[in-house]
Order: sequence, then structure tokens, then C-alpha cells
Amino acid sequence: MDKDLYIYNSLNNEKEKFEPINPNQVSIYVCGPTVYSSSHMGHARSAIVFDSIVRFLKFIGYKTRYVRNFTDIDDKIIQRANEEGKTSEEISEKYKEEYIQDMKNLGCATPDYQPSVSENIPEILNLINEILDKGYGYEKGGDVYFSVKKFSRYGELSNQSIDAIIENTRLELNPNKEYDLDFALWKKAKKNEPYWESPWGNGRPGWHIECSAMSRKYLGESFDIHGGGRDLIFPHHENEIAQSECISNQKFANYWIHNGLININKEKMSKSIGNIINIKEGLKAWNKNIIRILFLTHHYRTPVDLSDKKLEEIKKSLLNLKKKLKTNNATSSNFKELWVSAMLDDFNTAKAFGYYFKYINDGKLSDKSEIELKEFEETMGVYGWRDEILASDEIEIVNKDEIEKIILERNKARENKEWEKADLLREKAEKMGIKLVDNQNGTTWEN
RNA sequence: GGCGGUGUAGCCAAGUGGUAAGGCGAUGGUCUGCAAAACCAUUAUACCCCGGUUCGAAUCCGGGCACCGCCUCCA
Repeated sequence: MDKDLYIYNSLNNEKEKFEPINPNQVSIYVCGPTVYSSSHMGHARSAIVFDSIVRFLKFIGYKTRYVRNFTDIDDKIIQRANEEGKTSEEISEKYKEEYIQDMKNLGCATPDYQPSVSENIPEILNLINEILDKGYGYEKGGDVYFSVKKFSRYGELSNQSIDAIIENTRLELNPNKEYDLDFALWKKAKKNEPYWESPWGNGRPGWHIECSAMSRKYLGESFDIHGGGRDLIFPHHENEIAQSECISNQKFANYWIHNGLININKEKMSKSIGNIINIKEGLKAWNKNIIRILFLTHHYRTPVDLSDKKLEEIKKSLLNLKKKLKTNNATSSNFKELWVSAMLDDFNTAKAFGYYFKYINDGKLSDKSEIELKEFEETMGVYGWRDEILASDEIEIVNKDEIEKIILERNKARENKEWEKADLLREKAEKMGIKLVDNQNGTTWEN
């Protein structure tokens, strides 16, 4: 690596030079889904963003240790299980598998570790015990809470004072809490809820503690990059920091990367609006590379508006590129240098893709510029788009004989300058989903 | 109200001090019976508004305006 990587760090809202704890290795933890329903395009974006980041880190020579968790114990899972008359485990397993399949279908590389909360209960209990030992938490009525006031840096990530938070937060009324901002490390099991045994009675982990426990297990008490959607900044990531740093007295994560969220037709994607698009639905309508490229042609921190119009535009631009790649003869350029420098500047995939389009359009890249194309496409995870881009909507096989007949008939009409008849025949073919194209070598067709 | 973000051509979107990447669309031309495709060319004297700093600002500072997100579960 002869150049430096800069990353916008949400901790201080500044772009910083990236210096990993170990010179040649990067440890990265990304918050994965709570598996209580099918994953949606927001999950897709996050996964694609961090997939390209990890790919690039590898590309510039780092070894990476990439962890993405499953939150498979949670109130919403329990609720869903009750609604469907199933066990929580059945629900979480189902959606975990779905998620793994969705990620594969999106072309995202599998993280090195994908731990689940349910598989890390001992680690979580240990951590809660340590927090209690150090005096940062308390048990009350079978629940265990984190004492926010004891952690002086609380609010560092979201850049708010405790007073400001308390003033502005819609607080859950809970008589067990000593202070309204305190949050649960362990929740006592209610009747018919799944539970694990603990020193404080039967219960389950609170939301937040799992990420502290699992990141510590797989990456240590201090690691390089922590990622997730920007909606997780408060309270989730704030609470993770408190839980972890009160024990370790070290910086939990050195760099925080938060990806922007998704809008659907300029409206926030949300349950209440009812405009959630699942990954499966998205992939049914659009080739994975079109989806990836839509996300990667936006900077990872800005919101992305998802619409058929946008995806259609990306598709068209790719089809144009594809044609140009075939006819160009270029073999070398400074393309690599440019896109690498774009990526070194806070993973600017949008800029990198700008060069990609420009260079192909200018005839400086072709199918023959294999190394440069391959390196770029593999880093973006879009390798193979040239072959796949049309696969998503190929029309059923048409009757070739019929078409040949139409072409012959039409060409005869054209020879006789019977233009009206010729146009009618072209329209007829169009109705069959076939486009007739006259070129120097005669008439060809495509669907 | 607190915190954060955004405002760049018809639409989308890069650009964090040196004179506006890229995509889609549009327009003109070549080609064509006409189209389509392809190819060539054109497409923001200008970056929400007003001030300021600077030789120089979309970029920095101050003040507005507008929109959005988080603050409740969320990627």
C-alpha cells in the first residue's frame, strides 16, 4: 500500500487517516439483522456497502476479519412466534436462512464469522457479570440494567449530553430502573417466553449486550471498524460503547462507519407506510448487479431513493457499456490508479464508478483490458455483470421460423418499396416482443 | 426542542480552496425508405439565498431559507 486510506469516522464526524491496530490486518464488526421477518432492501444496502468495503480492504493488501451477527433473541421475534403459533427458534432459524440466501443472491461474500446471540449466552452472562462487578449495573426484580450515569462518556457517539438525551427521549416507564435512561442488559422472562438460566433468574439478554459480547469474543476488546445503518447510532451503538468500554477501559471501536438509509419513491421506507421492499422481491424484478450498482453509484452515507425508474436507468447504462466493451480495443490506461484513489478517499464507490463508465465510454477499457476490469469488478462485487445483466428478464423462446418468415416477407416488401407493408410487418414482430433491426448485413432481430 | 445530514443541469449524482466526474434523458449530425442501433457532436459562465475570508470558494467562516434522518423497534 503506497497510499493512505481515509475514513469518515462517525465518532467525531471527521475524515481520518486509517491506522489499524495491527499493521496488516483489519478487524470489522457489522450489525446484522434481527431475524423476525424477511430482510429488506435496507439490509441489502448495508450488506453491499460493507461487502465492497471489505473487498477493497483486501484489495489493498489487508487481511480482514469480518464479523456480522444475527440477533436471534428479541421481543419482536417472540411476538412473531406468538402470532404464528411457532417457537421463537423456528422463526429466527427461518429468517436466518433466508438472510443467508438473500446475501448470496446479492453477491455478498460471507463474513468470516456470523455468530448468533443464542450461541453466545455464556459470553453474554460473563460480560454482564463483569459489568455488575465493576459497579456499572444493577439487578432489580430479575432484570439487570446498565447504569448510564456511571459511564461518563455516555453520549459520545451521538454527540449528546445525558441531560439532553433524557430531555428528548420518549422513555419507557419502568419502575425497576434507577434512572430513566438506563437500559436492560438482561430481561426477566415473562410467562411462556423463551429463557436461559442466569444468576438473576430465568431471562434473556437485552438488546445491545450481544454485540458487545460477540465483538469481544471474535475481535477482542478493541477493534478497528464498527459498522451499521445510521439509524443504529442511538441508542444501539451508544450503548454498545458504554457496555464495552466500562469493562475494557479501551476504545471499543476506532472507526465507526454508518451507511445511509433507503427511501422508496422519495418516501422513507417503513412498516407504517407499508412500502418495505424485501430483498427477494427486489431480486425478482432486478438483476443483483443492477441493485449493487445502484447502491454503489451513491456515496454510502447519503440516502438512496429506490425506484423502478432509477433501476431502469442503471440497467440502460450497463447495456450501453456492454455494447461498448465488445467493440473497444483498448488494452491499457490509468483507470486502476484513479478508481483506487477514489476508494482510498472514504470508499467513494460513486466516484470509482464514474471512472468505470467514463473509461469504457471513451474506449479506454474493453473486454481485452481484462486485468483492470476484473480487479475493479471483483472489488465492487459486480464481476460477471456482463453475462448476467440480461439474464433477469429474458423473454420466453419465440418461434424462430415465424420470425424468419416475417423478415423475408418484409425484405421483399422493402425491395418493392412497399414501405407501408414493411412497417406493418415490423409492428407485427414488435407485438411478438421482437425488435427487427436493419443493418448493413441484412436484417437481424433481438428480444 | 436536541443531535446529525442534505440542497450541484430536465432527473439522478461525484466533487471539502485552483476554476464544474459520471449516468439517464434531450438536441443536432452521419447512416436508414422511415425507424432502431451504432458512431460523432452539443447539453450547468455555474453549484438554495445573503454576507465574509482569500489572488482565487460549490468547496472555509457567519447568518438565513428549504428538505430529510435519529431522538420509539429498525439496516
